[in-house]
Amino acid sequence: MPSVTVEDYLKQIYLEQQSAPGGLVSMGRLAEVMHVVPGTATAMVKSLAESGLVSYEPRSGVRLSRGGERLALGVVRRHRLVELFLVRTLGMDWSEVHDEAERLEHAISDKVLPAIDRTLGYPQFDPHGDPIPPAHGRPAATSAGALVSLSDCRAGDQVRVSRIMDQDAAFLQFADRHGLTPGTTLTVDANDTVADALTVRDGDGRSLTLGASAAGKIQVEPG
Amino acid sequence: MPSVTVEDYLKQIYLEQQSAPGGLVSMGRLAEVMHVVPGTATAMVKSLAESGLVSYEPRSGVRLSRGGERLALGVVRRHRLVELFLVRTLGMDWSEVHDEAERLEHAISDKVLPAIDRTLGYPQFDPHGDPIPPAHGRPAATSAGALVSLSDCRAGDQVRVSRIMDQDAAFLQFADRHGLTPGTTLTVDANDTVADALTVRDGDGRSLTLGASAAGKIQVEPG
DNA sequence: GTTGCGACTTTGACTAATCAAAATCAACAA
DNA sequence: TTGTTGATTTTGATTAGTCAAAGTCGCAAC
Repeated sequence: MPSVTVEDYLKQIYLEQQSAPGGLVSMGRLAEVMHVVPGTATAMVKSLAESGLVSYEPRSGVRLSRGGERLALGVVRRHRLVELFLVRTLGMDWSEVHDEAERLEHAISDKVLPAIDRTLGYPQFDPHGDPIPPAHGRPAATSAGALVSLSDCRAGDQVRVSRIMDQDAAFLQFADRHGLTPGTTLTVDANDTVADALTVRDGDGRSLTLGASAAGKIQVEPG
Repeated sequence: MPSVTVEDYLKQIYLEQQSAPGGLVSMGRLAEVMHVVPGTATAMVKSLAESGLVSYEPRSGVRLSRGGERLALGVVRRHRLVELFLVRTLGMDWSEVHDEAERLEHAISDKVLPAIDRTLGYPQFDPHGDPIPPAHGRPAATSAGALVSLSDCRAGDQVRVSRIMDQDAAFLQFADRHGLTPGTTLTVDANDTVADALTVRDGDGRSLTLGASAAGKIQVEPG
């Protein structure tokens, strides 16, 4: 059994790898997301490499091995299923489930997880629109159709919110309050690159203006 | 935040204290239930005493302080609510939830627990008939009416099963298969102290013979 | 080329939790 | 009293995970 710490390192390496050049994660970046000093990350990664869970090239970076990826996907799967379960079955708030899942993902066994999965009807996406890795095998290449960032949309575009790429409670509460949840359809009214602001309108005609960095966290499906 | 280890020690001291002479738990007993060598228990208890969570008299035993009891009750409450939740909401088997709850009890926050409690309708007993401590204050003196051990009943007694004092999966599966679950009404047909065997009959007339030690694990309410 | 800087790695030290084994104590029997 | 015994405590060592701070490396700028 990998320790909670090992599971967390593998998960973070997996998540960083998704958006890393060459799928190689630097020690600095890993240390940052793990909230440890760089020396600690180096030491841990060395021991993960000895266990065959990652391949590590000093002064270059770390990447998951096949086995490491398998474990990481398991953690991510537990995390995302738990998030959805907390929202759907226990009626908890979208904005607070991330932190809860952060602890529960390490305590859910292979007996409990299938029960949760069944209760939820074998879902494919968590409340933020992040794909839930399948129990066996690799996740589907891209979740479903090519997603683009809302900040890349132009005035007149009609889009469907697919994924919120931020786990910060304040941002999620804001998004929830203004209907920026996966599944919502929006029309882009304006995207002023000079002012760095983007205005969208929802089905009820309510409009909302976002800064570029906020809009950048919202992934949409064109259509 | 107390560590998982500290929570486990406090919980076990609490549980042992319930059935200990003078509410004082010996190091040998504590080491046994914690599956550590006695020296480890001594060291841990010393540090718990320094944190004010227990009072410790060397070569005599340990007992929870007010604060230690508060924490222990929290752990027990989480454990028992989780057990019931796994059975009722996730449809898991009575016999397997104890081990699951053993890990989950440390990962359930004060945000998740009330949601579970609400979902279950503020229950008072877990699937084994053990009382669930209230969120605040001490638990009620005795669960509900005086319970006696099934092994102390005499032929002719009519009793209601209230509590199963064993967490072993094999025993619980056996109990479940034969309807020995909290709430079932039984009639004692015979209690042969020489043969060490006790025979009961359920509402459908099916009878079952138990050894004295098995019967001793079943607490019933006379009536 | 050399120099500097920033990222990375190493080293030494610390804490929590554990075990093995030696030392100690309390209590009972002779 | 004096042993003896079994439980308990102490001591010394180990492992996982961490930090602070010193040392090293690679690369871009000059």
